Amino acid sequence: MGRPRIKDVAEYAGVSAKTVSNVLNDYEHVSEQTRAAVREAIDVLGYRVNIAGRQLRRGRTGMIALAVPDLDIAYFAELARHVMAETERLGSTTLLLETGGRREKELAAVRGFDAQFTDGVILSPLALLPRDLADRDTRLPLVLLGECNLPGSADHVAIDNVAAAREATEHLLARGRRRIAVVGGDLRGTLNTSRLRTLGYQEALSGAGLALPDELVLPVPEFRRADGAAAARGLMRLPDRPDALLCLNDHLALGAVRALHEDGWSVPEDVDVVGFDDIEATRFSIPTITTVAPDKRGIARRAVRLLLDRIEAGAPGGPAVDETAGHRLIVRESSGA
Amino acid sequence: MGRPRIKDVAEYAGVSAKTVSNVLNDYEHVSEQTRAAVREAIDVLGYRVNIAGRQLRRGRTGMIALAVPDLDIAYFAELARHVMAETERLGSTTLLLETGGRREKELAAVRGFDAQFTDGVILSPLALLPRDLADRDTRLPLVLLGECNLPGSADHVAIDNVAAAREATEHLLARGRRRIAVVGGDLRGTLNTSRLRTLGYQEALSGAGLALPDELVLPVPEFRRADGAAAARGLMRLPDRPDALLCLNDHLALGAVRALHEDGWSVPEDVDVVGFDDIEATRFSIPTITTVAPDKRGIARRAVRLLLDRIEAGAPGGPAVDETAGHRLIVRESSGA
DNA sequence: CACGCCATTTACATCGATGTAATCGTATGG
DNA sequence: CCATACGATTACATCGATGTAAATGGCGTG
Repeated sequence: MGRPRIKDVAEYAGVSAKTVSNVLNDYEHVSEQTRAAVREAIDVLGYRVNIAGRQLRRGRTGMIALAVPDLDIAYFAELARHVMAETERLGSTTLLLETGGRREKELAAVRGFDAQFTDGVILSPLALLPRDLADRDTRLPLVLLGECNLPGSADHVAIDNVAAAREATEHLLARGRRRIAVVGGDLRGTLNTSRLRTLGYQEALSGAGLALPDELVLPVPEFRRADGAAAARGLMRLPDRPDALLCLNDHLALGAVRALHEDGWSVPEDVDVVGFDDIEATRFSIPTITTVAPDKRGIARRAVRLLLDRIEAGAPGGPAVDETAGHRLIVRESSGA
Repeated sequence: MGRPRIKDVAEYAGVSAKTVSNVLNDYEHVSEQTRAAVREAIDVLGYRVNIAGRQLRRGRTGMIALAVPDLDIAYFAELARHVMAETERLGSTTLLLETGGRREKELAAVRGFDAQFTDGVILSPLALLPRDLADRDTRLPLVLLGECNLPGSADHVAIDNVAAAREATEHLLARGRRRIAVVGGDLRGTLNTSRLRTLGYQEALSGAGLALPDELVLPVPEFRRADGAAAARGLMRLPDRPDALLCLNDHLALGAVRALHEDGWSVPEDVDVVGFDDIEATRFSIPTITTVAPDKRGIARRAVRLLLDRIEAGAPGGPAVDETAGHRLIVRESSGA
């Protein structure tokens, strides 16, 4: 025989299906006696609600989706764990998905994955364009992480990327570095994370009265170790080589450090290296890596709260909200004593 | 107005709801003409099937769950990506969940997470006990990864852990190492991964006519970098210190390497270090880490296939299957020239 | 021309849970 | 003693998609 249905429980307990439903949903007007009988029946039969039936009737799944570019990037894995912890605490379930940073996948996320599996979506976009958000269906609540987006198009949580990059750059300047390269930087693009951090870097240089060396701002295809390694190699071969690498995530920094090591440069004697994200690996690498630590838990908390509030509210709701989470620079061996 | 339903599409296309359903499900006896009209209507209205309705009717969700201990452990993140790629290729969706290695969570996974969100579960258990599987509901297909389990209780995919550890140990022996420690080893427990790998290690030592130095087999609380670091420190302070560390995953190895570095030991001159899993970090660390590379894609493929086959078959099906995926030792700087 | 075959299409019931509104029974107040 | 209120419970319709079985209609064959 299949799983017991609500009707089976009702029969066993000698009540109606609706009464069982009432017990399940903690409806207040149920006598202690029937409540006990129903509970007993549920136990005996091993009954569990069928989510499909409930969702069909209620129109909600109790699940939210979290879509990140790549779980191999430790930052996203760590962030995901915080989001999952938070949603679980609030009684929801998280459906975790990878987009690979591809626009088509991110669009699918914005649209609810071709199916209403989820009540809402938290997306960490890479390739999404502003116009992709313009015509989205606002009935599906959406919270964006990290990337800057069109104001008013969707709720958004991020750290102050400009300030963070400025602080990191100022730290390098304070150590006497003058040729600071940006690995993963972006001079022109839209106001995405790379661009914002590059802006912070530029602010710091301007503040110190230094010229902006465009040739030291180097985009990368992905934000993985191999890309950091390749970038570092290229930069160190410049006629006027850099004396510091501001890497826009920790994987780039770790790859850069490795490449520098292979080519005989020593960190931090010859070159300083700084990363972003404070992933666990930066605390155990040789050398340990100076990095900007975003308040991951804070980001997760805010994102989940924003999303669940929107879902709770039901209707398309008010204007989009922008929230800023904290960050701090953690100085380690790669730019320390 | 809410989302369009199948009925709206039917109306717009001038056909019955069932015909729309037939088009959606590629039923063969639909004329090209109506098919086109329905497709048009779907496009115009922006219709998407409601999963809840479909699932309620079909009894399947098209989702499987993958439950791993910890996404921070890169091995699991990499494995998860392979599983997700594979299920997507086969038209399913993966619900990714963390258990934290806690038994209660793993039990919840075995039981389908208190809700039939999923058609089946792939679980990488740590704390699960044999008896937890004995009385499980075999209507929910389950595939176990990695850990050894009671024969006949559930399908199972793993590498040959004994052989893998033997080969890694033999590699160290061939390099002249004689005091080989096992970080994360287990001398007595059930036949879990730690125990199996320790067995392989013991086989290699016996094969070389060496005694089994129990004091060199060191369990760890978790398999993270910090645990590897602590273990390495402890081992190097033994009166008769080890000359090689066989770490049962790469994170332990990376942590050990860092601790050795801090304490002034050099790898591989003073001590060899070997890990398991071949996570990306081992290819970029300083030094790079020798490791046993499991065929992650193979594991993912087999697990997904086994699971989908069971789901397809419907009934509780035949006896449990055990499959073995490949592995190979990749020698890098931490135990190389 | 009648018949049967087959491709195509449809009406209807159904999956399981829950919202709505109605019913039943008892306590309370006038 | 009746009217009213209210707590507890229930019958029924409904959410959206699809399986079943039957209807429809065109076509070839005897």
